[in-house]
Amino acid sequence: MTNGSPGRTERAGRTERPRAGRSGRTGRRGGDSGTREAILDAARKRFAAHGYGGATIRGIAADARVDPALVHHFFGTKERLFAAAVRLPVVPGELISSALAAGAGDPGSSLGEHLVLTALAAWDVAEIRDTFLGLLRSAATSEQALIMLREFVTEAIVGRLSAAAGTADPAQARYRAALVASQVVGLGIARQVLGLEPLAEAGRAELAAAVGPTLDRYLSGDLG
Amino acid sequence: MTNGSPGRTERAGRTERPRAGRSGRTGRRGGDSGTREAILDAARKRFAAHGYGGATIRGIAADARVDPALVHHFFGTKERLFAAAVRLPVVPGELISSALAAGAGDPGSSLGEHLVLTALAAWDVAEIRDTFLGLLRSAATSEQALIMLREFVTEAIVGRLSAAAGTADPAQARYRAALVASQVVGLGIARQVLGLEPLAEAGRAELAAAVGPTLDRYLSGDLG
DNA sequence: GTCTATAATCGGATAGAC
DNA sequence: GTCTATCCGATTATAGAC
Repeated sequence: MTNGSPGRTERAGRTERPRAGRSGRTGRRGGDSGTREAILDAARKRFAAHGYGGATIRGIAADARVDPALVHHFFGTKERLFAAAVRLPVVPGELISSALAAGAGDPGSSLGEHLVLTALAAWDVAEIRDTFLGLLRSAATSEQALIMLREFVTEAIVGRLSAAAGTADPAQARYRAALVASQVVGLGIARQVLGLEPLAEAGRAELAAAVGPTLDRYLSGDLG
Repeated sequence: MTNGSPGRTERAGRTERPRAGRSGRTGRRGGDSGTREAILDAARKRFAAHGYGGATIRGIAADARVDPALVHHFFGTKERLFAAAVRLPVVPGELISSALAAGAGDPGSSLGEHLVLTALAAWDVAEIRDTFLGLLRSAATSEQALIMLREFVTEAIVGRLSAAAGTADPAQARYRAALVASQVVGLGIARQVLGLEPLAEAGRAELAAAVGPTLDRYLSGDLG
């Protein structure tokens, strides 16, 4: 019922795959057919939409127009498929570093605003959003995914941010960075998961102006 | 494996149930044995820990020391059990109203600090925490639970809070209240779900001093 | 009210032909 | 690389005895 594909005749021909970069070097080995990437794409979307437990190999295979057995053929188990699907092509820590650098060199707008804009822009990239959503939804149910998400937030976000905190004490710096993370994650969940209405449709600039100062204060202001 | 109860002999005698209120009026009908409440308790904890999809009727029944068939006998389906389990005994909107009233009458500390302290205190009440966690974890997977959570946040939190926003425009008031909700929810998730370390062990007063001013600014400050 | 079957379904995983 | 067939475990839900 979930897969009411009208026809299901054309399924074998997998020639319509979009060729990636191809920068002079020959793309891949000869025997390849793009199926693996199609499965990964479908998996990312399914994990993002339903979480680890809710996503099924059968459903992912259907989305990728592929036989379920092929998923096992390529990835072995569901766990390994998940691990492969949430491997980000772009390291988010680098985004933060860029935002920190940009914020430092721009006296016109604050560091906090740069961080919010960076986060909002990242949410708009399908692969990043799906990866983070998949991690988030899965962490609700799977202990393994929770650990991955915690490490992700701790290392990539808090780790980088604590360098920008206005404190010499490392413990204080991590505390400040964690406060920033709590507001950024909360904003993302409210907008993207909950769909909290006045927030979900607000513009980037508006949100940056609203919560940027909060992050500035968490990073280097007076905390009471 | 999850349920390595050592013995499982004593299971029938259900006489040790704690009597609730009992305010003059005879508690319940004669045929009662407290099983229903035991099931609800176990269900709340299981839904909080594993979400809707992850929690099983069998597991809930095991926790309640009861036969799985009894769960169906009392609640019919898993969905109806969930609905019954996440029905809060205390309406959280009233907590917010109290915090608003207390904050208004206390010039010593700000309204935002009162709100943070109220939220942190609510997290410490087992039934409230379990209900909210159950809703949260389930919303990650179940569309139905997501709707319930959204209505919960929208009506109980944003609805009440927007009354306290320093704006005449109702749309602006809801926007301000939603910003508050995003920070409060983010803090709760970071602490209770993610277990983000510097935050999870921070004291209530410290957190109130840190994020209280954020809420004050969202409610009635300059947003850019 | 409580429990023992048991039906019906679904999902992950494997073996092996082509 | 791809697909068919199948096994196995887990789960919701029901019927009906006591």
